This record gives sequence, C-alpha cells and structure tokens, in this order.
Amino acid sequence: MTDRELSRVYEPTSVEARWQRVWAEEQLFRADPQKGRERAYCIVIPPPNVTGSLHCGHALNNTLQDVLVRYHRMLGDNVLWLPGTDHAGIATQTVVERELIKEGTSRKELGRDRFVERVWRWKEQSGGRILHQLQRLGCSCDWSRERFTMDEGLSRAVREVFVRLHREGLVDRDEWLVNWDPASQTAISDLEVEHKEVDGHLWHVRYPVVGSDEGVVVATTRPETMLGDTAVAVHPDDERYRHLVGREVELPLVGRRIPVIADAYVDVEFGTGVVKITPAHDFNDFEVGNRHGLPRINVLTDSGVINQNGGVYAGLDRFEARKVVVRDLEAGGFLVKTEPHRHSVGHAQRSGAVVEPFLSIQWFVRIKALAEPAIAAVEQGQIRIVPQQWESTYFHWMRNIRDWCISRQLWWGHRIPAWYCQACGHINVETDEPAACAACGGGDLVQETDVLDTWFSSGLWPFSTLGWPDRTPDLETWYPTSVLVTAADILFFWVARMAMMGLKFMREVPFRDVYLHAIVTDENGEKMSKTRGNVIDPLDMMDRFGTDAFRFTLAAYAAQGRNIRLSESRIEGYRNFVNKLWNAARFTLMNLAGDETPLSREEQDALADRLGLPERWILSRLSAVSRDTAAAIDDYRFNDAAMGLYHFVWGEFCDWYLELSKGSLGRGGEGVVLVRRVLATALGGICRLLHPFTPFVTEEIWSHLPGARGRLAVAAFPREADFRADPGAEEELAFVSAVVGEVRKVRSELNVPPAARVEVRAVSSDPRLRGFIEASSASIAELCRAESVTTAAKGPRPKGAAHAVVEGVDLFIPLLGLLDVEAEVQRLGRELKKADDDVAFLAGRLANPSFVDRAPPAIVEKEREKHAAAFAQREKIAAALERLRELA
RNA sequence: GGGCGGGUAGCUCAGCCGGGAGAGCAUCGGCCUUACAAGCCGAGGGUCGCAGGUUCGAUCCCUGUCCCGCCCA
Repeated sequence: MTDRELSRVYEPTSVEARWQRVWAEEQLFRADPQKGRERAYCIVIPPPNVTGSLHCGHALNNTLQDVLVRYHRMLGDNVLWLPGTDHAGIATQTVVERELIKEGTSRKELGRDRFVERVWRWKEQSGGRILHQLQRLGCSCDWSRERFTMDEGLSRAVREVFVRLHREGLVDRDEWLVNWDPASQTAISDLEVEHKEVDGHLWHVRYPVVGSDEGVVVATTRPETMLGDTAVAVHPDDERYRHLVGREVELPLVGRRIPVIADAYVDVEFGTGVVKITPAHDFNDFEVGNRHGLPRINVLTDSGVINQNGGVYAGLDRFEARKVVVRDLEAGGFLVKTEPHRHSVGHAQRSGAVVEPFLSIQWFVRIKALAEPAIAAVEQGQIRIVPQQWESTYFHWMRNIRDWCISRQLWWGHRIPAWYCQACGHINVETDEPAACAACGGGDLVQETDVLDTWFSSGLWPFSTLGWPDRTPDLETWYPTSVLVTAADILFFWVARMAMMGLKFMREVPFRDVYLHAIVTDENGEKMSKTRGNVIDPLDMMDRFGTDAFRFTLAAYAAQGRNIRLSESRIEGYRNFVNKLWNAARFTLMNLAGDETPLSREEQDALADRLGLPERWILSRLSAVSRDTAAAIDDYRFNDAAMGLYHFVWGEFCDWYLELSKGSLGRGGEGVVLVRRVLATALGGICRLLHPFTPFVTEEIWSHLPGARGRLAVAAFPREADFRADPGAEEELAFVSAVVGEVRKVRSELNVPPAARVEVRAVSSDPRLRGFIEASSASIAELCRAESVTTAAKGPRPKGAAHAVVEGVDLFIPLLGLLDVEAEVQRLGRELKKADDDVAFLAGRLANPSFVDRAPPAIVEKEREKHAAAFAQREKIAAALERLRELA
C-alpha cells in the first residue's frame, strides 16, 4: 500500500495505538511555562478516584476537556491540561481492607503504619489504572505533570492551609453533633448524606406525668433513642399542653424524670403535638437542648450498638434495640398506637448505611467567612457558571452553608497536623511535627489520629497541583485556570470549595469559567449502575466502534442542560460517520498526484476567477463552518460544533463537493490541478476542524495528505479568514442543487428507471438563472443522470414531459414513451394542491386588515413577495397539468 | 415541603430577538452510479403536555395545571 492508498474500511484499533504512542514520544502535550502567560490556557482535570476505572461519566467529562484543550492548542495557546488522581479516603481504604479480609487478616491486626504502607503499595500497583484509560480515550494531558492528592507537594499544601485556617480561627475542634457512618465508623459531612424516603412507623408512646394520673403521648419514628431522652417538648401556644409545661414526666423503661418544656420548634400538627427531645441523637433536638440547657445523653457506640447509658439494652444493635424497646413499651402498656409512616432517612453516600446523628469531638471549618467572597466572585462575574441556570443553585447552597466537618476517623488520608501535649493538654497545630509543646515546652506530643476529608485536599487542587505554596513558574503562568469542566453533582463538594480555597489562599478565583455538563444515563434515562445491569462500558464501546466514534457521540449529545441518554445505536451511527470521513479521504487521496499544496488565502483570492463554482462554493462553506465551529466551542456548545461538522462533512463535502469534483476531474483540462488543490485544502481543513473531536482518524488522514506538515495535533485550527467567502457562489450552488433535487425527485416519483438517460429542458425568462444552469449543465447532467441539460427563454414546451418548478424556472423532462401519464397527472395534482394551500395561506394572511396595518411593513412586504412567488408557482404547475390532461 | 430543569416526528434531541416546525437515528420505496451497502437517490411521519391570557401573529412571552427528572430540607 502506498502512502495514498487507504484500506476500504477504517480500522481504528491499530491507528489509535500508533498515534497514542507517537504523541507521547514526541511530547506534543508537554506544557512549557516559558511560552508565557499571555495566551495561557489551563484545565486541571477533575481527579478521578485512584481506585476508579473509566465509566461513561469520566468519558464524557474528559472528552469535552480534550476538545477544549486540543482546540486551544491548535489556536496556538500555551496549553496545560494537568492530570492526576484523588486518594479517595473511604473508597480506597475499603478496597484494601477487603483484600486484607480475603487474606485472613484485617486493618486493625496490621496496625496503622503497616496498613498505610500497604495502601501505598496498592496504589503503586493497581491505582491510577484510569489514567491509562484516559490515554486510550485520546486525552492530551501533560502526563509529565501527573499529580496525586497525597503527593508530598500536595500534602504540604494541605498542612499549610490547615495551619493557616487554624491560626485565623477558621478551623477548630469542637464537640458537636455530626453525621456518623456506623459502617465505616467515621464522621462524614452533610453533603455525604443522601436522604431517601423509606417506609417506617410512627410509634405513639405515653409518658406518665409525675404526680398525676395524666400522661402525654409522644410520636416518634425512632423509639430506641428514648433511652437518651432528656425532655419532652410542646409548642408554647398549644393550649392542650400549656398546663404541663414546667412539670416532669417519667421516661418509660428507664424511669428517669425529665422536664416538659415549651419550644416553638414543635409542630403542633405533627403526631400528637408532643415530641421527645434527644439532644445527642437528633439535629433538631440538639438545638432545642442547647436552647434549654438540657443534658446530652449518648446511648450509642461508634458502631451503632447501644452503650452502657442504655441500661439493660446495652449491647443491642440499634435496629435490634428498636424492636426490643417497642416490645417492652407494649408490654408495659406505654405503647398507644403504631401507624405506618413514610419518612426521609439519611444514608451514607459511600457505605449505604443509615447515618446516625452522633455526638463526638471533630474538626470543623467555620465556613461562612470563606463563602462570602466565593459568592461575590460569581455575582460579579469573576467566575462564570455555564449554563448560567446553575448559578441559583450555587447561590442557594452558599448562602445557607453550614460548618464543614473535615475530620474523618480513617487511616488513609492526610493526617491532621495537630499534636496534643500529654503534659498540659495544649493542641499544637503546625505544618511539621514540633519538637516541644509551644505552651509548656513539654516533649511528650501525640499526633491527632484523624485524617482530613478527601475533599479538603481536592479543594486546593487548582493551585496545589501547580506548586503552591511555592511560587512556581507553573503557578505564575496558569493560575487562575481557564475553565473547570465537571458534572453538576459535585458543584458543592468540589467546585464551591475550590472557589473558597482559591480566593482565600491565592486571592484570586481558581478558574474563569465553570462548565457543568450532563449526567450520562442509559437510553431510558436511568442512572447506570451495576445492580441495574444497564452499564455501558466505555472501553467496550471504544473496542467495538472506535474511540473517535465514541468521543464524537459524547460531544454530539452534550447539549447544555440535558442529560445524555447514551445508546449503542447512536455510537454505531457515528462510527459510520468516521468511516464516511475515511472514505472521503480515500477518494480524495486517490485523486491527488501527491504534490498538491493547500491553497493559501492569498492564492484563493488571486485564483478566484479560475476556480470553478464547486471550488468557490466549498471554500466559502469552509469559511463559514470554521467560524461556526469556533464560536460553538468558545460557548461550550459542543453539540452544535459536532453536529455542524457532521452536516458539513457528510451533507456538503461528501454529498455535493466530492460528487461535483468527479465530473471536473473526469473532464480533465487545466482546471484539474486547481480542483485537486481545493480537494487537498478542503480535506486538510476538515481534518483540522474535526481533530479536537476525532483526534485519531484525522491525525491518520493528515499523515497521508500531501502538503500537510508536522502533526495535526499541533497544526493551526482553521479560521474563518483562511478561506474565501463567496456568497454568490453559495447562492448559485444552492440553486443548482435545487434543480438537481427536483429532477431526482421527479424521476423517483415517476419510477423512471435509474439507468435511463433523460433530457432536462429549463425554461425561464430570467437570464441570470438560465446562466446558472448553462454554466453548470454538465454537473447537473451528471448528478441527475441526464443526457443533456438545455435552457430556453420561452417555449416550446415539450409534450409528454414531466414537469417541475424551481424558483420560477420550469423544468421539463420529456419522457416520450416512458411517461406514465396517469401517474404524472396524479403527481402534479398533489403538487398543485400543495401550491394552492400555499397561496391560500398567504392570501389569507394578507386579507387580514389588522395584519397589514399593524405588522411591521418589512414583514408585510415579505409576505407579499412570498404570495406572488407562490402564485406564479401555482400557475406554472396548473399550466403543466392542463397540457398533460390534453394529452391524456 | 422548597428550588431547578424538562415534556416538540416511532426514538434521541435542536429550534437565536415571536413571523408558514428541523436534524440524526428508525421506517418505507428505488439503486452494487468505478470513495464508502458502515453506502447512494427519494418518500412518508408533528393538536410543539393541557387550559387560559398578551399579540396582527405564540413551539417561543405571561398565568394556571398535569406528568417526568434532579437538587435541597
């Protein structure tokens, strides 16, 4: 196979592997701060979990980033796309713990140091698999700059931030009610709790009033927590219970006397209007307890078992305890009634366990002060959220933000840089382990055992990865980054926190734009999940259809504000598109001599008079498509960009230009050289335009294209001005193709055998339109299999001819014996009906006096013209029909 | 309960400032026309969720309403 002979069918696998290797070897994606910050363009990757493997969400996310990055690289910007992974505290710890269990040992048996070592070893061996998968996807990251949230550098940034926030009083340690995951046995943040509606019960329990026969009935969904009740509460305005406020009730099963208090928090409508107050196990009760100075009695252990405060129930699991408590209440005559009740229960995002509000000592970020600048940055436009509709969600959350619990009772993560003095109890918070206690000088220091929430380190990602706290050239060049591309589900987890941290520590926003893309679902709009079995595996898609087709599919469906319902048949459709492009390239290359160079803009202008209509047309279209594609990518309208290119390549370049070029090439002559050069120009332009979407196939074609220099990945992206716009050529070709279309339609509808040669006679009094037809008569003949295409200013109108009208031009197709007169009469009858409807519609509108009076004059004038044209068309069809009837 | 988004062809979706509803896929008919049958040529298919309102004119703007999805509590 020579350089310009391609195989009949595009075979992605080998092509992709080759270019992935070449790009890496030639280090085309390596960023260099020396190139300056004038046109710096930077994206930091949303770091996937180190335990992760590529799913469709990743594929979409990274495809879109790669489109942006490749586009900007081709624009000549100083591009950095920085890759990396996230240590994913709970997820990673769980993975390694499972391995240990299989080996018959456990995390606790190993001990902290050996366990952490073991996780590192796991990370070196199996972690980061996803980064290889991203390479497979074609991602043009600067792989030499790969980062990991637990890297030495990033860990230093984490300690620095923690210490600085602590010194400012924005991080501190407190006993507070937090969300507790009894399965992972760690605190989690509010965001990591997922509320789900579940069917439960509402138990009505009678608490006897001390010193009376009376009792109050409380309604609860969680009877086992009554072991920790320290009050019952009623609404202050509730007449039913006013007399009881200030008295005491006896807690059933426990015997403790607790007060009846009045608090406006109580909903008089809910249940009986009396609620039990358990400050240590309910967020609302916690606040009520604080207002009334109630004791907090914790009745659970960290694994969700009743503790010694639960008396005889100690040792029971929380769900078992619920059953036993209810049974005992019933036996004691305290249970008034039980009713089914649907309510919302918090579940831990990671483990799925029911979350417990749990009293413990944790580290918190006092976040209000950090949130304010981050709100202002979006309000004032320093950060632009795209699509804008997400701004309100961002504002709502940020304005109601609550303190962030950042400590986790895990072993895998950034250990909190706080050391407790065993002598005086002082907490030393330092970036490095202090030699002695700052308060008493004692040397017996013990480091905090908790680690930080993984998102704490992710929040620093846009600057920690660039070298902060050092002022590195990378940081100087690429901070703030250009855009953050992610799905909206981590707007709060990550985007908001980066905004806060970036503004706090860099005094500047971390990114100019936030582009929030769709969630990928299956074709029924359901989330993909292993349990549902509806997962589409990106690697499988790439294997079967090629990476380019898969990427193009994702881009083509990435409409803003919509979910992507991915289905295989669509990917297959774009596989066909890639193959179409491949064959267009094949055809083009077969027709090149091998020494053609693309036409520069200057040459296009100088040679304009010698270029044929199709050549002037395709160059003009290239100009428009270059403009539209760039505008669409600039606006993050990936679907518009992809669909525009799809239509241009298939519907214009292949369907019309290549078909037209066959004629010009076949007819020979000196123009052939120019046709070839335009072919090379157009194919090169298409490769460059498509490259951000389909990098592999375009790089492959480019490597065969005469006159193409260097790698496509670093070639210049086409600009509107690179091609000569020619509105006249566009108009003329639109007319010519309409003529071709009409003739084809008539042939098809009258069942003229495809091989039969016909004559086309165009009759028009308009010399300009006649000229268009005459100039392209050979092309028209070729495209609609006509023997000849002739024109005349007026008659004779051939008898026994099929008829059509295009822009007022009568087209006659004499069919002699071939014409099925009856069929043509019926066909023209249908056409006439359409034309009549048309005329009637427009006439009706013009007959409406209020339309003529009140609509803008330009609109009215336009409608008049349309009416006149429609009427002329109608008359021509009617005349043709009349003559045909005479014949019949 | 609060907020956001969506309901347009069989399916998935596009429709900028209000001016006769579009694409891709699927379907149907005809073609091996020397790049491509993963292709070529042609065709059919819509009460723009429903009800009001504003307007000369509404898929588009406003109000109400019914579904679906997501987020927050």
